[in-house]
Amino acid sequence: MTSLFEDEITLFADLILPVPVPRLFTYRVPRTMAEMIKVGARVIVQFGKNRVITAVVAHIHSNPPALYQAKYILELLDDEPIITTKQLELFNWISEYYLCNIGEVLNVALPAGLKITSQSRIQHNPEFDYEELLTDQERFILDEIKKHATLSYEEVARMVNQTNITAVIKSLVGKRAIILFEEVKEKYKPKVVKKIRLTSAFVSEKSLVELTSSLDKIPKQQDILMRYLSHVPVYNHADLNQKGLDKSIFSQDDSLSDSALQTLIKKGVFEQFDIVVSRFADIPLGPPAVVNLTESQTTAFKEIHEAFSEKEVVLLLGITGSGKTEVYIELIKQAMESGSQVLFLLPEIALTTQIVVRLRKVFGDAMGIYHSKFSDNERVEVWKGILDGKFQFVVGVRSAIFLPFDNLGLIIVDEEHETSYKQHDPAPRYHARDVAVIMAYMHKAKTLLGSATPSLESYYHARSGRYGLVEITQRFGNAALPTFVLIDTKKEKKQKTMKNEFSSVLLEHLESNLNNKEQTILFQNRRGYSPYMQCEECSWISECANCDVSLTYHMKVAELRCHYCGHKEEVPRTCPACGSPKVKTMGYGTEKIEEELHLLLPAARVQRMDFDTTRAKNAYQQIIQEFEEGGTDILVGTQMVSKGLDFDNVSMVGIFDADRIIHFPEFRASERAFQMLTQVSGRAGRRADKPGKVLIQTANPAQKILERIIQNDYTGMYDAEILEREQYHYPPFTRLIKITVKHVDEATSKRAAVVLAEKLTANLGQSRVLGPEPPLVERVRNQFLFDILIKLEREKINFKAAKSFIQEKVIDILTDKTIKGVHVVIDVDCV
DNA sequence: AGCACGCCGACT
DNA sequence: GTCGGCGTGCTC
Repeated sequence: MTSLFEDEITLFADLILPVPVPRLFTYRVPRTMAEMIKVGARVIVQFGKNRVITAVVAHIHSNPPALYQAKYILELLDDEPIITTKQLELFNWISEYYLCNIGEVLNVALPAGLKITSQSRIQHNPEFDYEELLTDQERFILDEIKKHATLSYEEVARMVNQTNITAVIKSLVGKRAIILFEEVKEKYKPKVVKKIRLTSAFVSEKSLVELTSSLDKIPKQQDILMRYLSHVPVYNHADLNQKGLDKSIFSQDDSLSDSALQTLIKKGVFEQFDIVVSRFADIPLGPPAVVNLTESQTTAFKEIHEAFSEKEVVLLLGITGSGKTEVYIELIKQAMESGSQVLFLLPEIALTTQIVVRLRKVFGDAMGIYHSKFSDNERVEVWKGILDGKFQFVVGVRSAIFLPFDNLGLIIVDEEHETSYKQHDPAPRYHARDVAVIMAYMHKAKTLLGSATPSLESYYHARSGRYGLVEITQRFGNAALPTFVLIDTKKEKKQKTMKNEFSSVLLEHLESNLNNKEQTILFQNRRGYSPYMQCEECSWISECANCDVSLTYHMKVAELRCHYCGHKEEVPRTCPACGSPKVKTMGYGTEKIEEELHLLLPAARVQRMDFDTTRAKNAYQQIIQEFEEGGTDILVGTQMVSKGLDFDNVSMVGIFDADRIIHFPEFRASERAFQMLTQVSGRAGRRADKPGKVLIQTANPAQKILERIIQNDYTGMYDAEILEREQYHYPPFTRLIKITVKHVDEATSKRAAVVLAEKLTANLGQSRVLGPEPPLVERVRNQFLFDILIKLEREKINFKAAKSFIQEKVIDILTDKTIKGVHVVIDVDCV
């Protein structure tokens, strides 16, 4: 609307602030910003008395708030939105569905590099002359501050060599001796490389010849010039000079003098300039890979296409090693050709492996990678790259669903059954697979879920016709499925043929595999050396001081560690309870298996891959690379070894303690066991000429679930499992909401949980509210936990209404004056 | 979440 | 008597 009065309308903006408060905040838009400000742009505002934070514009309007005076927006950070309208819609959906605040969504969505932090700067007050009012310490600090124009808290702390100076600073502010002000700084810094090139005067052949002869008597400078020309043949290709040469080339080589280079720069022969580079240069591009689909892959591709014409979501069930990736690649290409964006989600663990390298070979620089081990600057680069169209295709982990897409055509969720797609802490506790389906719907895009062992939920939807279903039943290159050997550990124990955790059968196979120069993967889903220590005299057990779990013994670092809170202790030489020296390690984890392999098979080169050995940024890749190059004979690991490792020379997989996985006290145990063991088994024998072997150690080889794993009978497992789910009202027939009540005092925690459960039961009915009961680990970080599980039938219950009722009751408990200090976590669709 | 304001124990 | 402990309540 253009009217004569246009400039008299004051604009207001409703902002999303990255704080857990369940509403938007309305600020006043300064006149100067009125033309520029856009929904989705970042602004800086004062929030509360002393905080300055970044916020995102959600709405712009001209309704002044009636109940309070709106503050002014301090600064506008973006000319163009960095959050798309579709994203705002999605963030809203997430906050409503998963019962959290939109600020919490924003908080995990934005890479830290796009958040602005306010930093208090300190300077002295020139008008202050009441030094006699100051204490000695204050005077000392003030003198230090006076020496500089401005300082940060940290700088002052360092100068006076104290860690906590907030109190003194506060007092100095109170006495008006110093002034605080806020400095806002952008965290993201593009990566620049310093480069050197000849100045334009020396590019011509003639001037170069002259230059060379003039440097005859100055060998150091001559060397530099020669080195430059050897990398950049300016004689033949004058235009190459424009791009210059990395300055680092000169500094790497000790024989070249940096000061000589500086002199040449001063003389005007060379000039230095900076270029902004992408941070993804280190993942090799390689020659573009040509993908030829096999017959079964082509069929699958066509079927997926047909299914997409009717269904929004298609489940691709392709057995391990069936070459799903090639099918994905074709689909991605096609979607990109039509101009749409594509998002490919992978579980955290699988992302650093071969699949990314393969995709990059096909899609090159048009592909962005979003991974938690990437630095923040790298994430900002992907974010901005999507906004300005550089990346049409992104491969990423679960948090990649927050990226600023505006035109998605296809989302692929690989290994869709993986539980790592669900975020547990902090809020939003979202499931990336489920969000992907919603997001695709918002973009009018299609979703492809892929897995060899789909989640029961997804397969149920496929069976019921809600999703399309496409199967690939043939392994790539017709590789045979592995043969299975079940090893009865009960029997071997009786016959005393076990060597600690190793059955004689497993050892024999390990040995012969080693002799054949073939590789083995050993799977034990427990890290550390042993899960607990025990005193043989008084049966004392190592326990965490903060949590209700045993402390795991880690041998290499000689520590007892809590896997829940990170608490560490020294290893006791004698029993802390009775003083006996007979403190023994009990049970076994990956570390112990690694150690025993050294003793049992000294010739084998053993590597371990678990949380502890892969913490560093590239450790994971190094272990895998060494394994791939044949430098490792036996790879011992946790779940990490079960995904995405496809190596031809692995002919055997060994699984310890399958029973612990099968009998995990959880309703999904069978499903999980099937998925986990099938995935690990899939690592063996990817060649057509020789089937791999999978050895499973179990105390009960007759278990039905093992038979199904061996037969690769997914539907058998599904049919059995789904009956139980229906009978006992579990997903996919119901949706689950888990409420966890926490309090430092056990009785208070229980009381709060009981009161809450009663309120919930009153409306939802007895059968829908389970508990409260203490979870498997009753105490974590000194808080006592109680779980309430709510089951809501899919077809019968208005999910939205039930959720707001639940939220209401939770707020009742949190504001109950008789129960103070409780924390409550609501987990929608808990897994 | 932060951060400020506000009411009760160990120190110059 | 003060410094400071962290309990509770608000943030446009």
